[in-house]
Amino acid sequence: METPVETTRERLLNVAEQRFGEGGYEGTSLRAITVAAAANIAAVNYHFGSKEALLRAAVARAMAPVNTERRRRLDQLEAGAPPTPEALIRAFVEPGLELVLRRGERGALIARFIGRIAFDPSRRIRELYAVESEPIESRYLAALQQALPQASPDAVAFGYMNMLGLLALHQSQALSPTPGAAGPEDPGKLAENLVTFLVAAFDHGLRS
Amino acid sequence: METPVETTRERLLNVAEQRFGEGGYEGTSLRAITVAAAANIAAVNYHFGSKEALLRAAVARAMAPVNTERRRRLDQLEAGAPPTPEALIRAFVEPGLELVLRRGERGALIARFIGRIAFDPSRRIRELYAVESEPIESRYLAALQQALPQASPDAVAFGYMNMLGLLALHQSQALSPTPGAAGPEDPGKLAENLVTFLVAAFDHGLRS
DNA sequence: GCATAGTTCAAACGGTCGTTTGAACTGGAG
DNA sequence: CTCCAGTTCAAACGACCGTTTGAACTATGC
Repeated sequence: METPVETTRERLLNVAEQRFGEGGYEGTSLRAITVAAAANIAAVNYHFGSKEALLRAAVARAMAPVNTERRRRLDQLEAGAPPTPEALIRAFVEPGLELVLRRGERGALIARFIGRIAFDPSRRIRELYAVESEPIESRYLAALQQALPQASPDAVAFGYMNMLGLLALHQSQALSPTPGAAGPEDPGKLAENLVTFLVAAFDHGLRS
Repeated sequence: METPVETTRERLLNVAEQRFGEGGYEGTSLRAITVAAAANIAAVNYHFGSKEALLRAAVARAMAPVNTERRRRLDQLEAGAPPTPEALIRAFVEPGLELVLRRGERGALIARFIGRIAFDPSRRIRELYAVESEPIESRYLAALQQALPQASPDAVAFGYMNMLGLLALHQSQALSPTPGAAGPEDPGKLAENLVTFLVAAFDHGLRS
């Protein structure tokens, strides 16, 4: 088996998603990233063009498998009988938590990165996340509206935003009881708890 | 009536909570704050000691009325019959949204400031918020546990963290449909929707 | 008037930021 | 070997960062 040598570009992306996930965009310097990636500072601008372009590339790469899995699940659900709210919530939450948290240390880094960027203080950064998940969003909203015909469009959108927000907060581990002390917390259990929480809120907590 | 001249110290706090709420801690420079406050840069270190101390003072000032109102409501609830989950959720959410959003433009700035700091990328900044709300937290957890005897302590804590997170996201306006375009959105309605959403999740979505 | 404590000021401190430059190195094609 | 596109490198760019300094101003008590 061939040794999979990481290119400078890949190392930069790996370290970027780790550091940006820890300190946020403004709180992380290119020098800290390039040192950890054993790369020259100029490599960032050579391979990506700017700090923000590096972030954009890292967001796109981290979100790709999540979005692919969400699309796959939506396709599958749309092929059968009209899905329940629970099925739709699972199709949204589980790819964000399981698919990424089940991959050990590295998956947790990616999840935290995504969760942090989604609610970065800067709107421009948040929009980098938004454009990645926008194509999926309308499909979810439409499917949720069908599954919850008694809820108004505003109520469905409200529930969706809450789901998105709670998922991001759990991904970023900002809601963990004690940040590193309480142990890794079985990600499967977290996903189940979050789904149960959201299903109850969607089923009984959306105003008509 | 005497003209209420704002002191340099007050102007710094006012501008700080506005700018920190817009750009986050790392994304806001002391020079931007002092220019907007028509103060000298050295004034920050003279009145507060450092940038972080300025933030700490702004957090304490912004949280004070919210915490006071929460304490008042908790006292009131503990004086009567055992409160319902809904009463407790209202006692937590409404001071964070109404008390602050009902005060017009300025109140919205304060709410956004609190919401942003609560989930800042930097843990040290987040802890500035945590220490302010810590004394209240244990009282809420105990009362919620009493109101939801069938739920495990872990489940109650999980629900509480979700409530805190959703409130912060709505305070920071990060969940608003379109950030400034969709209009001010009646804060009273937002509070009602959020309470309904959370009550349903607490009543039907916490694992035993 | 004068001293004094409190406050503001312009200016500079050393350091770090993202970005750019131009030369040096690399490995395969001709 | 020569050439050349692709990549890496040390070094520097101007700008901005949080913080500090010491003098100047202000208002009050004597």
